[in-house]
Amino acid sequence: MDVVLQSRSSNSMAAEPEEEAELRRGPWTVDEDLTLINYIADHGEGRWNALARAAGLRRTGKSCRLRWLNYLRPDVKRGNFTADEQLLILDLHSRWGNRWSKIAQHLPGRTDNEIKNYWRTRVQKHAKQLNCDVGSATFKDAMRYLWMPHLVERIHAAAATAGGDPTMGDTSCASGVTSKAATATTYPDNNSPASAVTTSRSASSGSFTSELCGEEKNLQVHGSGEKTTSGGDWMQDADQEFWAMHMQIQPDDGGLFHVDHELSGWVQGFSDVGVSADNLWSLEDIWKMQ
DNA sequence: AACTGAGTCAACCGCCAGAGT
DNA sequence: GACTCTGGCGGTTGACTCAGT
Repeated sequence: MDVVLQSRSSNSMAAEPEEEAELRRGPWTVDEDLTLINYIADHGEGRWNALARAAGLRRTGKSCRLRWLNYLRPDVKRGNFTADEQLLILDLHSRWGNRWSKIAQHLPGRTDNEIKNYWRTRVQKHAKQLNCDVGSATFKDAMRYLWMPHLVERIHAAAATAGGDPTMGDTSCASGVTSKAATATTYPDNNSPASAVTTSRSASSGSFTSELCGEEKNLQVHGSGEKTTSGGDWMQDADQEFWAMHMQIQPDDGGLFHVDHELSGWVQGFSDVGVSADNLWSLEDIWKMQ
């Protein structure tokens, strides 16, 4: 499993050839994780190459940084994306495209890597199911008129049933979803190993704001109390049903979807607030309709 | 039970920008 | 200005899991 790098790296971060030959690649071990966590707890992060050497890790600085940011950070949130997170990703991606780090800045506890993976594996899958390109107007139409309203519905339904407990916004985080790879490292409590060292793993509030909208809207959804039921499957039952239903819908010749079911009210709502298919949809449009 | 294909995601790679010399 | 070093970013890969056969 553990691979020893054999003079492979060629980038500028490479160390001396003698040292390079000892650099490790591949999945991190528990020992390496703990070493990195402990070192950062004592000395802080940054200066990754120096950090890697000082900590005695036979890893590149880049590798240490990535491991820390994407996995070991105490505030990193794991598990399924909540409906409100999905909604925000769709919205922000429509504005910024593949600016994953920028998008991640607006989803506390989520990493750019995670969002990127979500987009590539899940969103693009839906585009494929709809026989259109993820960047096409057709798919944007589908997201705007079908998916995003669906997510908003779910958010409100969850809020209604959860009774508005704002602390419940992060059920996916606490659910201990199995991270299958967790990359050769298994932790008894299913938490980030950082919790073993840093005592205060602050549960993020599950609240985020979209300051892009004209007026800042707090998108905290009171208890998107969805339960991540089946051990790690990213798509909740409601989503499964939703996509099973809409995969049957095909755009007309003009690439437009005809919505003739319960979501048609949403579409009417869009026109009521002056949103046309020519405009880029946004969360603001969605929330205007509330 | 064995095999296979699809889905997932951690980790790596190449490129680039900014800071320092 | 040229060069080196470092960190950050987006794209890609490959190991792994799991459902279906």
